[in-house]
Amino acid sequence: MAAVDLGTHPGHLARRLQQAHYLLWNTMVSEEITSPQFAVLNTLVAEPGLDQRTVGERVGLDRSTIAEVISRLGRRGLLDKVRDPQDGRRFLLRLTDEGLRTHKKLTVRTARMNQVFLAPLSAEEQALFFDLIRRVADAAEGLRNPAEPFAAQP
Amino acid sequence: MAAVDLGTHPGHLARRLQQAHYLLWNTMVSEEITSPQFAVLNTLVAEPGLDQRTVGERVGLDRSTIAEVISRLGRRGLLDKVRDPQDGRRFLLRLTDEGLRTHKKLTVRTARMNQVFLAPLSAEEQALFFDLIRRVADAAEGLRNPAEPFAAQP
DNA sequence: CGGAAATACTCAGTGCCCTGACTAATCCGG
DNA sequence: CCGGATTAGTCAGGGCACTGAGTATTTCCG
Repeated sequence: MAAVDLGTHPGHLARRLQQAHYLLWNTMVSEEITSPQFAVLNTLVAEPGLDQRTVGERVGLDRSTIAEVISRLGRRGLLDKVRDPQDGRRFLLRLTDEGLRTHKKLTVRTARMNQVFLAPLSAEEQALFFDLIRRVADAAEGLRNPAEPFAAQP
Repeated sequence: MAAVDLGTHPGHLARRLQQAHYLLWNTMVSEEITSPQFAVLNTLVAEPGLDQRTVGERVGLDRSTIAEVISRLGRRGLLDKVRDPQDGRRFLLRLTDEGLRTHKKLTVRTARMNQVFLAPLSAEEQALFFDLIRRVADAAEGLRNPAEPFAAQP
């Protein structure tokens, strides 16, 4: 009987939180466009013409996953993908009119959903919630990316 | 330019948190056994002989996902699956010796990993972290499961 | 200039996660 | 006791997420 209480495991809670969000998104925002897809649209609204890798960096997805997400958005006609004439390795990404319209529509619904999702917390608690999660996530991401200290001495 | 700050979107943060955890788990705990798989092992240590659906309920996975996870654990020889003689619909699950050993080994490593993961937070902040996430996740899960109030009046 | 190293992307493979449609077994009311 | 509702599990299908290996292009250095 060496069982552990999963309620004290941050990873387990993180997964449950994400799943709960997934469900709510599905009912309150969209069954077509997922949350990661929205994140990509949003990034391209802010910075049109980014390449695939950079978009992945912005939203926190690796090269393979971002490729799949972008390919799905392309199939739906929400963005265009063209070779960078300056650098033949890159694809430059830009939203279509339909992509812009979709982003605008979902922005409204997403805001509503976030309110419902965070409703159990007071305003101060919500701020704390963001702060704590962000700090843990940032630190863990930093563990993988050596973050190039001071200046590498060769 | 109606782009939104994803840092204020709980769903986005939840996803990043979970991914950060996934990475850390992979390096500090196991490349073979995943966090959801460990959750299943842990549940069966506490309550041997549960059926598939109940295990899924305990760890927060739907019928399809839990079936896959259990099938993988079975292939690795960590658990046994037998028909309930009392109810031919159910499969009863029980860890093998190898499963018990694996759970024990991973329990130690998981505790270490959780310390590293939560290191950026003070003890009080960690308690808050758990409390806030749990409340949001519970509330969101409650939105889907009507939770049968008082007593259904027929 | 020319070849090694770095960079952007693709592809195959594994695992998690959900829905909706299906099968098999049990339960329950008439 | 029997037929309809409920319940446990499977299967097909779509999407997210990572690693490791491979291709094409550019960059950097001798």
